[in-house]
Amino acid sequence: MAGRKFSHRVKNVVRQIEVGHVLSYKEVAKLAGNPKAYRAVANVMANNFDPNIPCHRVIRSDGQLGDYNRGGEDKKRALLESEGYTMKT
DNA sequence: GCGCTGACTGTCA
DNA sequence: ATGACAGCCAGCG
Repeated sequence: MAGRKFSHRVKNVVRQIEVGHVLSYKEVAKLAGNPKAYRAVANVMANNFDPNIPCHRVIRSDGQLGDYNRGGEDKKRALLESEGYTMKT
């Protein structure tokens, strides 16, 4: 499947995100090679979560955190703020 | 191989 | 500004 490399690419991109820095799903998708595949990106995180990937650094384009398979938005926000990122609310 | 679902995004009302 | 609808891609049954 073509998504095989895509999912790998997404993971690679997210893994490169530095502390205190966040990327929107669309940004990740774009860096992954498919700016329109933001859906697939979310799917990759949702179904294929990896402990090596800081999925919590991936947020929505609206500035919202979205969901998180590790404890929900609350946990996600806690992690981001702990790393130095504060959302606009 | 076809169809549905999903941690989304963008536009219309 | 908020709510709802439609569109997009990849993965799994």
